[in-house]
Amino acid sequence: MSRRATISDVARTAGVAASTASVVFSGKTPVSDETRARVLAAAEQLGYTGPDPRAASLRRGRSGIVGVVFEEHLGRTFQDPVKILMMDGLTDGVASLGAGLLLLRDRAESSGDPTLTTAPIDAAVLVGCSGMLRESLAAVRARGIPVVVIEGDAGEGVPQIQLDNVEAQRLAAEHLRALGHERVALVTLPVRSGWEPGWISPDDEITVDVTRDRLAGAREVFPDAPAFAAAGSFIDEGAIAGRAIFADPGTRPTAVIAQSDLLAAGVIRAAEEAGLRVPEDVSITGFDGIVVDGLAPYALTTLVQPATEKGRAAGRAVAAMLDDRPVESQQLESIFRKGNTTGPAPE
Amino acid sequence: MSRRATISDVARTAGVAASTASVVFSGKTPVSDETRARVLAAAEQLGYTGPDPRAASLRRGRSGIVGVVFEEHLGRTFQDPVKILMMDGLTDGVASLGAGLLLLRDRAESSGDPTLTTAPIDAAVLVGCSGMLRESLAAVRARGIPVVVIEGDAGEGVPQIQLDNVEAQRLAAEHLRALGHERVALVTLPVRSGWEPGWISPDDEITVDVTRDRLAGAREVFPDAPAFAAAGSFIDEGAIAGRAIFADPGTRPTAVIAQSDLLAAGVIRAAEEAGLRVPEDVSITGFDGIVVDGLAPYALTTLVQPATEKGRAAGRAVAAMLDDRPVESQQLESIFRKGNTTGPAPE
DNA sequence: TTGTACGCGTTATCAC
DNA sequence: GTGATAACGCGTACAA
Repeated sequence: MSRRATISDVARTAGVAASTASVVFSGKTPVSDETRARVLAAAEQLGYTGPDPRAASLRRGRSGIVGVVFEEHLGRTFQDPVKILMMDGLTDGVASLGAGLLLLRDRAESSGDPTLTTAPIDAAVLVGCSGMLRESLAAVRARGIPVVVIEGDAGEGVPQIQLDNVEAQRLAAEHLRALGHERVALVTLPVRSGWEPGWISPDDEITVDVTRDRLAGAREVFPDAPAFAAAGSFIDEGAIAGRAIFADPGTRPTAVIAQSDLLAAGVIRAAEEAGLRVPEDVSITGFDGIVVDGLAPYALTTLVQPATEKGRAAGRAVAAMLDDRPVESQQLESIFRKGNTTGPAPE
Repeated sequence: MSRRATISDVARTAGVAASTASVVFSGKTPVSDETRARVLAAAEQLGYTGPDPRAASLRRGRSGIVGVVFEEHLGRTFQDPVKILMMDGLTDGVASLGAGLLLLRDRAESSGDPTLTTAPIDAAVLVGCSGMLRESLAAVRARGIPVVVIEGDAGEGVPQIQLDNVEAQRLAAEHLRALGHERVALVTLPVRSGWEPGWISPDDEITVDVTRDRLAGAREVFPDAPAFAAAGSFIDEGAIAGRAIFADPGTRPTAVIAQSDLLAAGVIRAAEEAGLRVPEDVSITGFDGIVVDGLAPYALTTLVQPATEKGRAAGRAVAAMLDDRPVESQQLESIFRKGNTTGPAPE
């Protein structure tokens, strides 16, 4: 055999028209059992395993592929448990649409790299709020491809999947206030990309939406709470922040609001190092509601965000856009969950 | 405008033949500067952003997409830091080939789900050793698509990317023996899928290759070492194993060989709980060489496996196969790294 | 350097 | 229920 069998080879062998053979595989039109059997037999005999997806996608104008664009190395992206869950949901979401996910990076590594403009995608999902976001958006809109943005500010009529960061974080802060806490410190996500760990000063411009919004929520309740911004959402970074916060016994807060569960885990570690008991001496809240491996027996008081649902919602939005149905931006809600890391303020 | 501009629209507007316009975009043939400018101008004017990838891939017989097949939910897969690194390398590897990665699941969720047989992929990479592996292989070979298997037993002439698990783990064991350790316990990865934490008995059949091989390596040095198999590569699971191992002061080992860094981190935690100092009272080795978030100040003695390189190697293998070059299976080597979690046997 | 002609493998449409 | 036809949009010999 020199080349792979095509549907017309199969049709010829089966003694039917190519279009009939096609229908046997697509099932779009009723076919007599006998014809079907003959076609299937011919296919079997010729080693034909079904329509060539490339040709099919040209003809139908759909490839069944949705591009997901990340702003960074996959390794970095997938270190974030929330993003992983989101991807999981997204996989589900687009699967129900009969599509798969194509991983794309927004900075074209080598030339010839598949990109938003060269990949055979039916739609795109942009994740995170990178500097490239606008360029990615432009590329994708130039192609006339539906696009959804998750956790990023897309502006102008692009459907977005967002979270109620401000309100959610405010809830956590109120929980602490209700427990009598007054001296509260904040541990935030990075202020901008490339940020080094350190206290946030009033003139630092916060360019990361999530950081800014959660910070704003906490400050609605504790306007003067000092904030230490970590370099990323990791336990070790949380520990660094925690050490800074607990360094001076004189100014020690009675509660710490961390902007992620991993950061909170690190703060707990730092508290232990400083000889502080959680929650007796210091209360700590997280954000995300993920399972932090190795944190037991602590169960974080945290805000459970619907991470998987974010992905699924994006998938649904994409599906709708491909059906020419109108799609609106969506804001998902986090749920407050009391764990054992918060308690009444000491004294 | 009703439909998107095609290359012939552009050509017509520019007053050249379609093939000339095509060449302007592909760059395969020299074009006069003036013609190029005209074509580009026409494209700009018509909002043409380049050749339709679907049509192009039909024509060239290549889609520029490599499928990666996982055996489980993405979320589960990406909980494994090693797999993440591997994906990172794979992304690089196929990028240098000008391809992107399409995420595929091997159990077709809903019908209409993109699968190995219906996705427009040029090649496939199978990850892990699932029960579906053989079926996935069959599907992909029926299509005549190049395939590479990472960390799985594919048999019969399929290029594989493997690790020197036996030898590497033997090295770690010898390191401990050289330090004078004689009572050693092993903490392994699951014996089979769905495994519950517990001691391995001689008649347990070990169906997971990695587990079996690393166990064999350790037993070459410590033939009688008891082995506790965890339910997965997690810190919490390692802690469970560690508690079991340190439970009886009378039979306490002086060293523990864990089959992953995360497990080792858990064992360390358990040791601390039991009041044991690491490495003074008990030495602990890991496997993988990843950064375990939250483990500081410990630096594991471990085997650094070239996780990223595994992916890259797979990418290269795929590239070679697409070029019709012969490809052989590959075994990558782990490197022993001494950290601060192993020391001389006590007394 | 540019244009002509053809086919890549399918599938939607419509007539039978 | 089946078949003929015509694109889908492009790339590439080959000739000019």
